[in-house]
Amino acid sequence: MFQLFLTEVKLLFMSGIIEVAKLAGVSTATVSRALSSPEVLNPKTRAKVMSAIETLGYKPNARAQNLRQQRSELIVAIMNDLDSPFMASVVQALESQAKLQGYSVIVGDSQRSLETEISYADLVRNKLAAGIIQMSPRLPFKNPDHASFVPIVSVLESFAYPGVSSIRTNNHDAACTATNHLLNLGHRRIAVVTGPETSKQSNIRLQGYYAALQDADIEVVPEFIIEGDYRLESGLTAAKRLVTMKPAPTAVFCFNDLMAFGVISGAHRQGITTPDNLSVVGFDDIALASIFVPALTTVSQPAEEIGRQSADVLIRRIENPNAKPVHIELPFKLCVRDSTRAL
Amino acid sequence: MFQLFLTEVKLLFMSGIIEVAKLAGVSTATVSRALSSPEVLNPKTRAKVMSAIETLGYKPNARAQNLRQQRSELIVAIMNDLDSPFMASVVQALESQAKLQGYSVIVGDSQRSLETEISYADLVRNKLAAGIIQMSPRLPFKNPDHASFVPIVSVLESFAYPGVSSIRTNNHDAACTATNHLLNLGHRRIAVVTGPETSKQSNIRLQGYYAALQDADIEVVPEFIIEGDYRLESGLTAAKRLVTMKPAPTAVFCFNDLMAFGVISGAHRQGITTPDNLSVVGFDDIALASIFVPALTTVSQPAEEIGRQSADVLIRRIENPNAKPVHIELPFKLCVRDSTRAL
DNA sequence: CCAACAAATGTAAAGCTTTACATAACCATA
DNA sequence: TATGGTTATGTAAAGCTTTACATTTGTTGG
Repeated sequence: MFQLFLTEVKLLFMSGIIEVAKLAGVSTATVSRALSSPEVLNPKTRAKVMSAIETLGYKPNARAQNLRQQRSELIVAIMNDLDSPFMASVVQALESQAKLQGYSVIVGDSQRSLETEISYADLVRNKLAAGIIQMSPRLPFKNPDHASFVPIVSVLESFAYPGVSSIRTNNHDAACTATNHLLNLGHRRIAVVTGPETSKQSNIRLQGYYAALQDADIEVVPEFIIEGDYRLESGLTAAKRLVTMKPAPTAVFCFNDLMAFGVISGAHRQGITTPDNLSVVGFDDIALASIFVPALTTVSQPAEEIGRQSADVLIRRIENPNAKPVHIELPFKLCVRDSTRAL
Repeated sequence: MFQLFLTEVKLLFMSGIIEVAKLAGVSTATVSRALSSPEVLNPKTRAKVMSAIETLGYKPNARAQNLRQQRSELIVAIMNDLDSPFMASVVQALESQAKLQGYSVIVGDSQRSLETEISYADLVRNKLAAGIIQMSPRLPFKNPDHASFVPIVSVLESFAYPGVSSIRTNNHDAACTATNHLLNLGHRRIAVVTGPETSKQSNIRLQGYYAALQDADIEVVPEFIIEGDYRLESGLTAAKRLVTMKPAPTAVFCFNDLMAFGVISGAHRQGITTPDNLSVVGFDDIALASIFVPALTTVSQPAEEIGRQSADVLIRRIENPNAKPVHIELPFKLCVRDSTRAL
């Protein structure tokens, strides 16, 4: 009895289209049609087939389907660091939107290694995946010309390359706005903690910062430009350097919230409190930004929207290979909270 | 010239084993062997083949390989909420370890929907993926008996089911330790903010809490047991209720750090500060825990280790189908910081 | 130089579907 | 009832590899 039961369940994982066809007394083609285009079948046959499928628990072998149909419902999301709240939010939204359209998402956390990014991109060269969401700041190819032959959309970091769609906020203006906020509060010595110098996104934000200072006729102090890497720790390190500067900056604009937390915390340990002695602005507006003490003033980016649109754009391109590349710019918003204060 | 160039690059994405064989003047079998078991080939032929592969940029079609070899290098990670720092860390480690062994990870963020979990589990039923990392608190099957036929390991939430491996910390003891910490500080009115009642993990922690209270001869106040859902907001909500209780608890043990942040922040808004008026203990020890103000006392779980081991155990099971299920318990550690204080 | 054996390569089937095309069944009309 | 036209189903190829087995080539020793 137990044996019987085991066999029964096992069946569910073993039977192919041939067994179904046999059980229903039809050809495999008919079984296939019952699932892919039921409307062409005589209702009676369809019922027979469906019932056979049901009793055998048949699930079409996706690998065989993919091979035959020359398609894949897998997309690869390449990123530097999944363990960053903002990235996780984007990926979550991306995944959820992809799923709506029948696609699954492979996570490609490259830890900043180009090698690894290339190996993930190879998943589409070897036809396992159908396209790439690129969220790290470069093309995942040895030869960039390959990009034109692979559905790929660049998210957040938007490098321009023919055939590559992109989705981002206006980083220049966002940085400008953040800097202006500090200027309007009367700050004159404003430091920044950037992303890695390889990050285009970071460079553009830096340009925005420069532009704002220039408009206000304030000279850039090279010492105030601190290179971070978008991780918490680099905020802490930056804080150590900041507090020793003379004259010290009265405000810091960090290119993401995590580093902003690091700066606040690091400065705090040296007795410099925010916002009393140091105003801090972040970037991203992750969930914790409004909870942190002090609540973080930050540039809000629509993570969910970015994720959703990325999925949509990529899938459109996959399913319609000669779709023109698009470049989408999503709105940002400055959220003023408690980490900034007038001088 | 440009046309020539285009064709050249395009080749890289078009050529199959047959073209390679033709160019090298050998059979497709030999090409296949050049990649899979080079040692059997005559060095000369191998060189010829490799050079042909090189010039054509040939990459074997993974779908055809998978189909023929009846294997897959994809694993599905099913979770409730990727957008939680602890989960993201686990997934990151998992992904990195899987990659070392040639596997890629599909993210299955179910948003707590069983439907969705089942549809992700179907990826292995339809042979696209080879196994499942289950991090949400139930089996992703309509019929739980199916679990025995699918490589699956339960991570964090460890439900017992024949054939299902599990990896977790000792949630009972960890909760006990956390509660004892508060008891030792002199607290007697200790509330908890749990996970969803469906979470086995949460229930076990609750047992640990009960045990600690019982050992200290303290009666459980049902009102003090607040159900959360592991999200920040539920910490905020819990705080609202906590502050209105009379007598109010002097300490709260939250079943994850995110909710702990929520409680601290929510209480703060009502004028109750931590640790002066309320001691708070978290769970997980996410990166932000030590940065938060006040730095959070919390139970540290080895996220990376959990992720790594999950990948290892699952892959071992995939590659050796009659491997016995294992149950791994990883160590936790109470990190005492600034959010708890003696009464 | 041949036999016997080992080493290297080739041939073709198999893995599981889908789908173009061919065939069969059905229905309506003349 | 025969004819023509639909509609429903079946047949077999194709999608791209891998691999068991067959065959060829090469080597060694007598």
